Amino acid sequence: MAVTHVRGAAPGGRPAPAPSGVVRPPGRPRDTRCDTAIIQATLTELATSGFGGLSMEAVAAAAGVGKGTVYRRWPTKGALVADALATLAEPYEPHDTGSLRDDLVAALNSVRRHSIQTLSGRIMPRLLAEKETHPELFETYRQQVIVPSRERVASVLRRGVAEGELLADLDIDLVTDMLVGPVSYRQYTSGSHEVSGTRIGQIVDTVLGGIRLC
Amino acid sequence: MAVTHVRGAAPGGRPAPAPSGVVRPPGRPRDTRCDTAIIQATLTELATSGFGGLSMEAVAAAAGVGKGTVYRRWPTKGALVADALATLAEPYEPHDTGSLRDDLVAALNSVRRHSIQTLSGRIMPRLLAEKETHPELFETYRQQVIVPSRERVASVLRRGVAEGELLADLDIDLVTDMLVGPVSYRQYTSGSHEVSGTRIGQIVDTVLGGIRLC
Amino acid sequence: MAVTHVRGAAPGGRPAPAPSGVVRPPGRPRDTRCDTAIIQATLTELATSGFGGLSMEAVAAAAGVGKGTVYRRWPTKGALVADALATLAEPYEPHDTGSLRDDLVAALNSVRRHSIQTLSGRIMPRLLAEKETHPELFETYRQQVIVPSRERVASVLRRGVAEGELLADLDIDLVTDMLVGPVSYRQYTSGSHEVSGTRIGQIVDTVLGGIRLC
Amino acid sequence: MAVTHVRGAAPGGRPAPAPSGVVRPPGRPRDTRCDTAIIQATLTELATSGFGGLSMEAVAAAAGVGKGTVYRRWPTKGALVADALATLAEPYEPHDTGSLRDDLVAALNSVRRHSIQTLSGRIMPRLLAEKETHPELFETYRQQVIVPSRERVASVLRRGVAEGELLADLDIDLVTDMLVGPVSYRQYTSGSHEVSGTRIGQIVDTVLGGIRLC
DNA sequence: ACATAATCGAGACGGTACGTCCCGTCTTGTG
DNA sequence: CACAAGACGGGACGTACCGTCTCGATTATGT
Repeated sequence: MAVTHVRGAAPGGRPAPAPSGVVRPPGRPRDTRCDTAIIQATLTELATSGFGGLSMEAVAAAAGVGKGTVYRRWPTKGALVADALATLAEPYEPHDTGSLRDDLVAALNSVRRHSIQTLSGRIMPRLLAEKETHPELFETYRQQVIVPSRERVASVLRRGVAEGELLADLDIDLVTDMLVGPVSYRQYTSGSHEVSGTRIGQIVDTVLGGIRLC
Repeated sequence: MAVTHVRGAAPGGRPAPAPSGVVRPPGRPRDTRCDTAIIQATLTELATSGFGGLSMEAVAAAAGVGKGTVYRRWPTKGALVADALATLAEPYEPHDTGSLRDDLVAALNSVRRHSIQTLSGRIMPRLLAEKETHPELFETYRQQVIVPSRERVASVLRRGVAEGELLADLDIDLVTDMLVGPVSYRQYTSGSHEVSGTRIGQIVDTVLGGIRLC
Repeated sequence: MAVTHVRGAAPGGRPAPAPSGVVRPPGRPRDTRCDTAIIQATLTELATSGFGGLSMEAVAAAAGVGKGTVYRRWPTKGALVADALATLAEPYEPHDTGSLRDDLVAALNSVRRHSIQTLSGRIMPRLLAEKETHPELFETYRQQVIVPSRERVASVLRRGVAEGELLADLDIDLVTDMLVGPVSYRQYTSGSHEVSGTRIGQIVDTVLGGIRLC
Repeated sequence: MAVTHVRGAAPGGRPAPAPSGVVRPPGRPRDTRCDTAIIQATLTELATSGFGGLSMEAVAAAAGVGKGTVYRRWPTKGALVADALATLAEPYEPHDTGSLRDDLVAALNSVRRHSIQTLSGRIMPRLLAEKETHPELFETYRQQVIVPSRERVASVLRRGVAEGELLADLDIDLVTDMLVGPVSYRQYTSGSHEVSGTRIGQIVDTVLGGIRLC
C-alpha cells in the first residue's frame, strides 16, 4: 500500500545542502524525503480509511518509514493530518473566455472533476463525517480546498455583475451555493451515475434564467 | 450512553404471551425489547462514531445487553447496521397549501430540519464517508431517507407542472437537485451558520425565476 | 518454545466445578489450566533469560496464551515472578540411614543434583544476579528453595549432636555453610567439570575430621 | 552515571605527541582517553545492569562519548565486555606472616572484601547468570579474577605442606574450595548479614582441625 | 410441580493493532 | 580521519479492545 518509498528514491532526490547563513542544529539532519512520503501516505490513508481509521502505524508502513520517524515530526494524529491537509491548497486560476455561461460551466466542471479524480475529493466525505468530532480539521480543508473552489465560481459571478450582465444587487454567496450545491450534492450522494456535462449546462442555464437582467 | 435499558424497563413492558395456534420453538423465547434497544443503540452509535468506529461491543453496552445477545441476532456488523437503517423509513406526507412557493419552502425547511435535529440527519455524513467501502449501506439509507425526502419536493413540482404554473417539459429530477442541493450542501459543509429560513426563500425564488412561465 | 499448550490439553484436564457454598463471581470463570501454563512458562523463561530479560509477551507466547490473560492475573512482572517462585517450594524429606556420613553425603548429592538437573537450579544464578535490584525475589527463592535444602543438611547434623557423635556446642549454621558452600560454589563457578561424588565424600570427611569427637 | 567524562578532562590529560620514527596512519589519531572511559563505563554498567541489560548506547552515554566512537573500537557488545573484563586482572601478592592460620584468614578476608567493595565483586553474580549463554565471558572473568584469588589461598596451603604443618598428600584444590566456598557462597546468597571476621576464623579452624597433622 | 431447553448478563479467552521506547546503524558538520 | 549529535528502520513492550466462548441464573413451555 506504499505510496512513495524513501529507500527506492533516486539518489538525485536528496535535498540540497542548507544555504549558508542559516544556523543548523547538530547531528544528522532530517531527511525531507521522509516528510513528503509521510504526508502523501497520510492523505492516501485519509481517503481510504478516514480520520478515525487512520493509524500512525499504517501511515509509517505506507510511507516505508519507521514509526519513530513519524512521531519525531508530528506528536499526534491530529497534527499530522492538519499538516497534510494544509498541503492540499490549490492555486487560484481564474479563466475568462468572454462568455459568462461558459466560464461558469468550466468552473463547475472543475468542481465535478475534483470530487472524482483527486485524492482531495475522496478525502472530503471522510472529513465531513468527522466534522462534529474534529471541526478544526474540516475547517482546514474548507479553507484550503472548498473556499478556493467556490472562489472560482464567485469571481465569474462578480465579473458578470461588473459587466452589467447580472443583477447589480446579486447575493454572490447565495448564487454560488445554488451553482456548486447541486453539483456537489449530486456527485456525492447519487447512487451510481455521476453528474454529466449536459446537466451542468442545465444547472447554469436555470440559475442564469432567474438572475440575468431581462 | 445507553438509550434504553432493558433491565430498567417497567414490568408492564413485557410482551404479551404468544397467541395460541402458532407453533413456537421450545425454550425461553427471545426478549423483543432487546431487539429495539439494540437497533436504537446502533443508530446512536452510528451517528456518534460512524460505521468504522462502531463496535458490536459498544452497541451491546449502550443497549444494556450482553454481547452474545447481539451476536445471536445479527452475525455481522453490516447486517446489524443494515437492519437498523431499514427502520429509518419516513412516511411520505404531502402538503398542499395552494401556493407553489410556500409548499416548496415548507418542503425544503423540512429537509433542513431533518439534517440538524434527527438522528438520521447525523448519520448521513457518516454513511457518506463509507459509501465507497460499503455502497449497499448508503444505498439503503438513500432509499429509506433521501428518496422520500426528495419526493416531497418533486411532488410539489409535479403539481406545479400539472396546474400550468411551471414549464411543461420541466426536468423534475434536475430541479429537485437545484432546490435540495444548495440547502443540503450548505447545511453540511458550512463553517458555522446554518441555512436560514430567509435563504431558503431566496433559493426557491431564484429557481422559480428561471423555470416559471412568464 | 511453548512449554505447555492450553489448547492441546486433554479434555479431562478441566477443573472440577466449584464446591458448593462458595460464592462465585458472575461470568465465565478463569481457566486454571492457563495459570499453570503461565507459571511454568515463567519459570522456564526465568531460567533462560533471567528476570531482566523476561518479558510478559514471551511468557504468554510460551504458555500459548494471549497477553491479556497474563495481565489479568498478574499486573506486573514482579508479581508474576514472585508467584512463580513460590511454587518452587520443595517438601522436606529427611532420610536416616543410621550412618551420619552417608546421610550428609546423600544430602549434599541432592544439592548437587538440584543445581544441575532442575529448573530451579538454573534459575538460581539468574536471581542471584538481580539480588541487588530485586532483593525480594531472591529472598522468596531463598525461603522456598535454599532454606529447605540447607535444612536437610542441618537436620542430619543436629541428629549427630543429639546422638553424641558430634561436638555438643556445634554451630550448625556454620557447618552447614562449610558443607553446602564448597559444593554449591564449585558447581556454579567451575569451568567445566562438575563436582563428583568422590569429592563430596572428601568434603564431608574433611569437615567431620574437624568436628567429630575424638 | 558517567564515570569519566572525556569532555571534562583537563587539557593536560592529552596524550603526548607520538615519538618520531613510528609509522602513523594519516588523519586525526584516536583519543586514548575515550578507550579508558568506555572500558570503565562498561564495567560499571556490567555491575549495574548485567550483560543482558547492558547496551552500547548506555555505555556511550555513561562514558560521555558518541555511539560511533564505541562501535569504531568494538564491533559487538561481547568484544567490548571481553576487553573490559581483561582489565580486571589483579596482581598476585603473597603474604607470609609466619602463621599458617593468620595467612589463611587474611587471604579469605581479602576474598570477602573483594566481593563487597570492588566493582569486580559486583560483576561476579552478573556474569554467573550468563554463564550458560556466554561461557567465554565468565571464563575470562575466572582467569582474571577467580583464579588469582584462589591462588593466594592455595599458595599458603602449599607452604603449609612444605613446612610439614599439613598432611603431605593434601588435595590443594579441594581444600581451597572448602575455604573459599563457604565464604563466597555465604557472602553472595545470605539474606542480609555478611560474613564476619570471626566466622572466617571459625571456618579456617574447622578445616585445619580436619587436615592438620596430629 | 418439575424437567427441558433456549435466552440473558457477565466476563474470560486468543489475537491483534496501537503508540511508546530504545537499539544498532548511518549520515551530517566540525576539529 | 576522529568525534558529537542525532535521524533512521526495525522491533519489543504493555495496553486496550474486538469478536468468540463459556459459565450460572432466568424464564418460558410441555408433561
